[in-house]
Amino acid sequence: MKSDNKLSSILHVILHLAEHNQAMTSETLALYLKTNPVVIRRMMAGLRQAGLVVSVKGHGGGWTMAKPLEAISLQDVYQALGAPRLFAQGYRQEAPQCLIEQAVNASLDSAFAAAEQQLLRKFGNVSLADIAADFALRRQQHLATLDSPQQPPQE
Amino acid sequence: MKSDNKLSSILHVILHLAEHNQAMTSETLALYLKTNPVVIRRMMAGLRQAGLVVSVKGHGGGWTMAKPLEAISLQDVYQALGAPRLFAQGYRQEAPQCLIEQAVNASLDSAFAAAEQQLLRKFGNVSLADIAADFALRRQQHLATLDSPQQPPQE
DNA sequence: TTTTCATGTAACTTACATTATTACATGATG
DNA sequence: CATCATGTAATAATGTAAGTTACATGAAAA
Repeated sequence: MKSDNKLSSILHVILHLAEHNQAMTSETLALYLKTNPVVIRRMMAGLRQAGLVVSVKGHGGGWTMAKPLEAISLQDVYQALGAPRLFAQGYRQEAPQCLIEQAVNASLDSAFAAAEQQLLRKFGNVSLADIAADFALRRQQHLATLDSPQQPPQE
Repeated sequence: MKSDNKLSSILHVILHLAEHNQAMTSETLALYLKTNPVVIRRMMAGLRQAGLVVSVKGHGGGWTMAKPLEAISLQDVYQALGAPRLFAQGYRQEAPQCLIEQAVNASLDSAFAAAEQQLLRKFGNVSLADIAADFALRRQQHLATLDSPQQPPQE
């Protein structure tokens, strides 16, 4: 199973964008993911439609955040991406005739549905500002480590 | 994202096996999934190592259950398959240098880890006998529908 | 003891989804 | 009007899982 990295990738990108505080081009943003600008545009298209970011064409154009980070939850970003598949496990047939297969699917369904609910609830409770705050903390710790070289770096 | 159907498939197969009450060949089992016998053997190999099923070579050989359905949980089957990926979303880099990406991954990690815990707990609480019981119920309802044709079939 | 049947696996091929790239249209700025 | 940037369709490249083939191993039947 190859994993889908869109959610993690786009979060990475827009937090850099927010940090930067001015318009950034797809090309610049693509550097963070070591990918092609078109890939950035494709992912950002959903966020633009959802009103999370704004794009401007032409000279001096690029992407900017449309809202403060406090006002954007992981849920918002996830939905803006088009709510990509969360689970890697699926069914061979969606609507099987076989009653055994129906019973199997029903059982798995209930387990996955509950997990999905919990996951989305959690996504709703985390804002981009929370992640940015965690980043700020990590940066502080990182700088502190650099300032006291007599202390061995943590593993 | 293409989904992995191993869990659903193997559950389907071994419930048929349990229902049948005698050894079944990979070839016969493959018919249920409309697939190749080798695919069955590959998936069953894990279950055999985990002691859930037994295989016998040669004439009259094939697969049989090694334990009663009551003694096998979804967890057991999931682990026997090699604990395949549950979530479709992953990270672009596992151990990124970028502190923003670290913060993003940490946030997603905590959400997914909680969901995974819940999912596995639920898997542990469902036995194959539970699914078989659900199947029995469905069969009863199905037969009842056939017996009373004046009643329109449910959608 | 030889043939047949079945599993056990490795190696290879095919199918397919995702990502990456190319190409070109649209629109804004200098 | 040249340049820069997004918007998007079309195509190519890539990677993974599923499917297939081939052959070894072992057990039962003839």
